[in-house]
Amino acid sequence: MQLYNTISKQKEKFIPIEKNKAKIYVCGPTVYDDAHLGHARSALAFDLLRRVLKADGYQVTFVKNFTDIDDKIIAKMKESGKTLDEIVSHYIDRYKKEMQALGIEDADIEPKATESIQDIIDFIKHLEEKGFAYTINDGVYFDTSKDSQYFSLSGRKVDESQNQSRVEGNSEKRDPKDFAMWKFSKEGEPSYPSPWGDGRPGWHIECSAMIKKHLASDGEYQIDIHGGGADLIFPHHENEACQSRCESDQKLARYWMHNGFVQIDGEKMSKSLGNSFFLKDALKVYDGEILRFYLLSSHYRANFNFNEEDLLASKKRLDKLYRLKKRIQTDKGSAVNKIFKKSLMNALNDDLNISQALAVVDEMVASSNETLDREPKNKALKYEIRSNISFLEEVLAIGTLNAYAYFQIGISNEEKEHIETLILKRNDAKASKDYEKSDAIRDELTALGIQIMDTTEGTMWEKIK
RNA sequence: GUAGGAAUUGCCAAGUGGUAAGGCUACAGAUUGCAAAUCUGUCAUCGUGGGUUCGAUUCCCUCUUCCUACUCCA
Repeated sequence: MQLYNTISKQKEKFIPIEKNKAKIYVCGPTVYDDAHLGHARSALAFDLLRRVLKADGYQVTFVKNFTDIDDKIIAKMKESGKTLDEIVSHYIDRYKKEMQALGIEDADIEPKATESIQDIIDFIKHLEEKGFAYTINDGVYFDTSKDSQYFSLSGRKVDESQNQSRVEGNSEKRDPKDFAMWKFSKEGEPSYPSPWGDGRPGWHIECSAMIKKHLASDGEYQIDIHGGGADLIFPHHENEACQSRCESDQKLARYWMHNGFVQIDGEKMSKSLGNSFFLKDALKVYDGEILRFYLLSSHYRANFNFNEEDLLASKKRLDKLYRLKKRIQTDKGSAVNKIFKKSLMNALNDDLNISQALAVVDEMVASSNETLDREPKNKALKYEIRSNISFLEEVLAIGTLNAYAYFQIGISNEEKEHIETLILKRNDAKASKDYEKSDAIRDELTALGIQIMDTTEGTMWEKIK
């Protein structure tokens, strides 16, 4: 497995801390609002990584946190009058359900910041003892000047007078780069007792503390892979790496992976631009697997420009896989075709080269159809195809639906009956060579948004779109 | 402003120092009563201008355009 490492800015061979094991930590969402397409893309990228590593035989421990205490959540409390717990549990629940709809498995461990307060406090205490922390009027800060390797992740220049567009920070900070590890609470805000005063943890410290608590190995590196969105490189991951290195004398992660952004019409999604695209809205219109396939179809590091036209083109590609699945009419498998499997895994093991992997899938579909055209009764072939598709279900989580149901998404049972009645009538008309009538029925079906196809296995129908 | 990243056919999107995967669309053919589905075939010289090289889309420099970070953010 080759992975692109943000630190070295190149692909590197994946060498785990412990043989055949992979420890992965991914920054999850701050749960103050519904998940948008960007959250989906990030979750999808690392879900793919996890699946590929598993297929490679690694025993994967996958951790994804929920940031459940934060300024934005507090703002939401004030705005909505709801309690912290109400807000947080609502959005966590939604997040997990929506991600499951995309075929994303829950993480093995899903730590929350509020469940790790003592670990966070201990972590800060230790840093304070080692001389990396100082306390001012509004919180406990990390002194970045004490860390000679600060900026080693993001590659920023240390001497850069990076105060160009600085929002006025706390003037008591020793250096603008310094960041809060513990923030003292104001009147009416949720707070936790600490040696420094009541307050809440800073954003960066929670990840460091939770990694230490749930994943860390001894030795040079605590974990194998740390992932998240590209916007987290600085300052979030820089600060995490810095804290962990100073607290433990270990490096946090050997490989840092960052996914690209989802853009809408070429622009970053953001609330201020008013172009946020919530996953829940997308899921109302499109099936989760169709969205998964689309969002997964370009490389995880590239930016992704979301639009409906491309989504429909992408769906057509997935349709072909499902037509093949429908065509073989069996759930019995034999063994995955070796060349297919090898080509697919070679592509995915090259820093998750999904484009190449999907080209391999396309080729499998086309050649399977071609052979089936010639040998429609070849059972062994059908079993192999079924196994190939099962492998895709496992590694890419595509092709998982019932092939008939896939083409009937959004059709009610009543409509289904009606459609099938019409098809029977048409077949009768066809049998008596009354083509005028059969074509009229076909037009009627088309008007209903149904496309029919006469195959050797009988007349099939699909919902158009 | 500073720092990263990107520019590939009508659209999406891989990739490589030796003349560019795959998908969608389009066109032609096979198949079909006609369609649809399926199969077969056709369709690019890689943003601009230089340089290095026997040879560059691929390496270096200029320019242009776009994205991101520096401010909460996947």
